[in-house]
Amino acid sequence: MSLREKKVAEKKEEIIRMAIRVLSEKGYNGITMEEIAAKLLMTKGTVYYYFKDKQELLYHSQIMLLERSLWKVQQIQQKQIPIDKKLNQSIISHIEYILEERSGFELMLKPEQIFNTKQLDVIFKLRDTYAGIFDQMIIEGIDEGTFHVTDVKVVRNIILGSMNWVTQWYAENGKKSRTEIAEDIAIYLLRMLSPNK
Amino acid sequence: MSLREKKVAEKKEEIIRMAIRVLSEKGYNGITMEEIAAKLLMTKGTVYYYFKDKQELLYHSQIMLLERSLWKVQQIQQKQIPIDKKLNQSIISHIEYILEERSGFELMLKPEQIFNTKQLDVIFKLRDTYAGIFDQMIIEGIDEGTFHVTDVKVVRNIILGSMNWVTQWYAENGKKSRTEIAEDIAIYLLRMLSPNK
DNA sequence: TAGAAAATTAACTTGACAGTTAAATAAAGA
DNA sequence: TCTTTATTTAACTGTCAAGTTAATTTTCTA
Repeated sequence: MSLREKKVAEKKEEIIRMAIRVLSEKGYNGITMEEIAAKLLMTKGTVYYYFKDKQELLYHSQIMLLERSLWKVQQIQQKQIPIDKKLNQSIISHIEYILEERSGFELMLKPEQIFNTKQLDVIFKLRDTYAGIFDQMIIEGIDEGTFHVTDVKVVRNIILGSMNWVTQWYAENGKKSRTEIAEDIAIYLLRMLSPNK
Repeated sequence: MSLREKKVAEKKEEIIRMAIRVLSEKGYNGITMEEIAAKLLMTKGTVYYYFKDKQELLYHSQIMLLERSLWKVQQIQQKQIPIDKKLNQSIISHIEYILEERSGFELMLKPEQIFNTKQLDVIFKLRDTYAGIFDQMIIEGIDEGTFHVTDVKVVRNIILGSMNWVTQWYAENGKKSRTEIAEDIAIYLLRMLSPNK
């Protein structure tokens, strides 16, 4: 990659990061290309120089969010620790991340209403991979007798749902820190998997 | 209420119902006053004759959705059946309802970005009442020794989150019916509350 | 350092949709 | 039936933000 290409890539990333930030503040119905540009001290035109249209920019934002969370959970999966610890850490990591990015994840809710088929393909593939890691952990736990569960998919979706819902009720200035809440949730979710604990 | 007032109330309700329907199809970023009107074979002007603005119409849609679900769960609460059965039925009822209305519930996600303070007051009060009923059930279960849980709020939010997430993954043409999925989820959620079952 | 290529800008067009209004139509009562 | 009031409509206006473009500035390189 040439120096020029690197510079372009950097600029693109800078814009994507800002898009994510604005998204997390204003949500999908608040974000405008003009605002993203203004916050980067550039004009809309520049943003359009790097991204074909708004859809494409949001698409890349979405991908970055997904890839980051995927990376985190993959790191945990590779550790040499008991399976319930792995799942516990994954849950905590996910909740902390989602509270960080807040409504950046809004796009996850109705991607069909925003992205085109090709983009959706990639997004769903990433999602599946992410879900798959949770499935693997659950299955591993079942196989070694730690978890007692029959319907992996249902259980995994209960876990994902309760984690993603946290943005709806967690009060940033409440008694408990993000991590504390995350730990509490993890306890109950793991309990669902190991009923005799 | 005079005949005339009744007619107005009826028309308003008709519009609200259609708004909910369009909402459930297109979501918040798809719904237009024009489309709602067109589907009712009227013009936008008529809709504006009954509702001050879009915000107010969506507000009433939201209220109707919330009140309906509240009513359902209150019916269940009044039954003379064991507490775990009550919670089980509430979970199933909620999931079935949410799969029916789909993205009508999108407005629940970021109401701050849509409604004004006064409207939010009412919405949050309804939400709290709804959550409160689940809390009551959980507490009742704890008191009589059926459930073993310390943090009611966290557990209740895990339940709400996993239920509300169902729209994200349930395939309408999949193997299991809505009710079957709802029942499966209820089993695991109840398990979380009664670890020795 | 001159000239070409890349990056940025300001000023524009366009389209969509919320909301308004004055006029037309329908309904109801006297 | 006539008149008044309620309802509906078509044709507007206004605004906001997406996306475009031609001209300008910056950066690179021969």
